[in-house]
Amino acid sequence: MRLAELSARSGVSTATIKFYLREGLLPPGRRLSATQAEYDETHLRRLRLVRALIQVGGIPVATAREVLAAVDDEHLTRHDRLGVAVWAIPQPAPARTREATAEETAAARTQVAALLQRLGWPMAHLDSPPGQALVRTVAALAGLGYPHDAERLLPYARVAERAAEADLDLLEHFTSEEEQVEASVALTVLHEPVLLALRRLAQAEESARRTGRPEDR
Amino acid sequence: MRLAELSARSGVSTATIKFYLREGLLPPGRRLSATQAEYDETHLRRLRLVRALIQVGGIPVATAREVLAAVDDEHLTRHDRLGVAVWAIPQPAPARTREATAEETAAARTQVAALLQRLGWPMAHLDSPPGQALVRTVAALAGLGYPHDAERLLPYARVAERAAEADLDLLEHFTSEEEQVEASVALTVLHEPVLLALRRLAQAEESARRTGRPEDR
DNA sequence: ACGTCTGGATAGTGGCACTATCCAAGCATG
DNA sequence: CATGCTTGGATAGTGCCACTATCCAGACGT
Repeated sequence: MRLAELSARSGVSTATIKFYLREGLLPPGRRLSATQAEYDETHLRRLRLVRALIQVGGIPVATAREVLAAVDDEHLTRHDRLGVAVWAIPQPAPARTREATAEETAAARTQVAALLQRLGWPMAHLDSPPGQALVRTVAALAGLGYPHDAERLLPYARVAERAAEADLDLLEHFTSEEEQVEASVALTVLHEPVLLALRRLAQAEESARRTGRPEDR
Repeated sequence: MRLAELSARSGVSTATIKFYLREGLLPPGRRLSATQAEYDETHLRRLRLVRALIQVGGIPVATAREVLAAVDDEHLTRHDRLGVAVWAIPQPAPARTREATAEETAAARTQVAALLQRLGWPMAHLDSPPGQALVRTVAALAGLGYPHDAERLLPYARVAERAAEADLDLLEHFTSEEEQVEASVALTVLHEPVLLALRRLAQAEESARRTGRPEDR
């Protein structure tokens, strides 16, 4: 198919597709001549994944390129490639300006370490990207007057464990390795809004329950 | 305290504070004279909350203004004010361009309704902001080739229920109503990165467990 | 009284995801 | 084979948005 058809079938404008090609988010099509190129289903799927990462996941173009490169990297083991999304996709980046103080960060690190220990998770997680993100966030929270220790984090960690189980269960429905890797990236990103929306609904529900449900708002 | 001190104690530049004053995110200080104004602890706390919403939560300035106005609104009931964060803070907005088709949205709505029924939650949630966000996200997921029915969503809803319980438990630690309202907004936003970071750690952990832990990456 | 600081107004910056415009080379139709 | 539309590629521009830099006149401090 040509650019125009790729655009029509994906709902992404040709200008944007050209942009993604330029940025290396989408591999170039098969060249038919000096000014013609042909795209196939793999381009369509990749394009959908790109849109998912950028638009739904809100991750920057440069990062998306890295993630996709890792997805395509043949040298990685399956576990590595499944972990790419987890490792490489950035968190919503807590605190850009009022960077937490060194003490806050150190304290946060201690508490996260304590949490890992109580969960029986390897201490190596502490230096992984999501581990660092957690430390930064906990430090930021402390700076804002909401200190969290391992005790307070534990219920959330238990919740996260069950979310991860659900994630992995879903992944197992995909058979081919390609699909699994892609789904791992897509679902890691795309389930975030699902989970957060559900949490807010559950908050409203729980609040109504505890305050005696005053006609539930 | 003066602007400079407010800036020093909050770590936010005077220019940015002026910007927030202009935008109505921060109430003006007590005027001492034509060119002098004084700020107090409430300004400091509000400023921290503003930073939390905008910087950590990534919500737009205009929305932050609405949320804060609702927080300050004396006419709302306690439950309403606690719900402000849940209701008014926008979700990461799925799908800006390739808007889901009408069929996808209708199907998503049906599945979310089925989910609410199975959970025993009021159907009114379907039209609440987080409910709508959920429908949009599920529709977007379907469009990307990851259809979700009530069955698949249920485990995530169970997870969300427990997260909400943890949230409300934490809120009860705050005594004054003011603190509770503010903490409700702050924690709704600030716990999102915590939860997401923990989910990624848990994914890595669960993946290692299922694939036989190859020295855990 | 004089240099510094203050708050307010206005315009500018930087980052980033696109998007509009050109252009020369196909392709398709009469 | 002429002609008009389309294609992919290159380049520069747009729009949004959260700041940020600059001015300015009026306090304030010593």
